[in-house]
Amino acid sequence: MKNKKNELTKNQKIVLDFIQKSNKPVKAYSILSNVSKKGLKAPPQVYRALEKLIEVGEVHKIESLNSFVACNSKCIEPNGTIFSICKSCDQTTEVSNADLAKFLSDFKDMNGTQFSGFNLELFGTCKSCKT
Amino acid sequence: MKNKKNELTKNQKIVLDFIQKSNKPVKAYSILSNVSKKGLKAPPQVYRALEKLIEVGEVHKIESLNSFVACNSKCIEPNGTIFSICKSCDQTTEVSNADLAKFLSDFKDMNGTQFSGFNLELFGTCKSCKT
DNA sequence: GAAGATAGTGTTATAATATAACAAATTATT
DNA sequence: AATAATTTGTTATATTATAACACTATCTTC
Ligand SMILES: [Zn+2]
Ligand SMILES: [Zn+2]
Ligand SMILES: [Zn+2]
Ligand SMILES: [Zn+2]
Repeated sequence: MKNKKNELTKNQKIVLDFIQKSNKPVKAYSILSNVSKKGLKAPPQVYRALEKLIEVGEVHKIESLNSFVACNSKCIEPNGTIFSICKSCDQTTEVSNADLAKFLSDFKDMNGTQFSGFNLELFGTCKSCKT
Repeated sequence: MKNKKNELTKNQKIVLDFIQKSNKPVKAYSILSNVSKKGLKAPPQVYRALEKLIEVGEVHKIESLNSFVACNSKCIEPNGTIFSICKSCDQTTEVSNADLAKFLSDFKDMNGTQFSGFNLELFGTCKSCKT
């Protein structure tokens, strides 16, 4: 197996690096055009890197924006994500609220069965869009 | 203004009717091919109808599936949606749980500001996929 | 270290999802 | 009837994502 130490590969590092430096969710084709000078020339290279980064938890997909953000390392629940999204500018932050995360993780359906994961997107207006 | 009584137009009714008869989230192009015999021939006709139906609350978009479902009329919170999605077969049901809906509606960010909307997607395995 | 397994890469092409733009038809208001 | 607003039909295109295949690099184990 490659990457015995579970290290990221070159392309994965390039993509992650760009996402981490962005202050907003970034789209796959924006990533592509911004890292093309580093050698990633075609969509599959970006999407493959994204797939792996999401798998290892370094990146999350914001479904309602078709965009990607770096994990802020405050993922409380391993199988759940919570985001606060500005409806006006798309500014997005990962919400780390233990009570909310626990409430969602513990939530059971009407048959009493627990869910294996969740994604919560909270919509509002960010500080700078309010002023 | 057309539709004084806020009635749905012909195309909107056709699209809604098809979504309501489906037992799973349906994709826009699946809607298109299924209602083409009723006169809707191009994507914009479907997407326009969907836009309106979502606006009036008759339809919700399942973001993680790029698919659409009819509202089960149990939307507890007007600005929030909760879905239970089977990871195996995409079977989706709208969750109506007053406690959960209230918890989410009342949730405030660290500045004490309430959000204006939310969408929660809960992932699990449906009954028939378990057996 | 050769042989095979596994994972990542580069590349081209194409699939799937969604919207822009504009002309024509319809309905509501005046 | 004239006007305005809305909906429709249509063509083209933009955006997002994956299939397929040949190739390379690293690891495993023999
Ligand atoms: Zn995270
Ligand atoms: Zn904002
Ligand atoms: Zn609903
Ligand atoms: Zn299922």
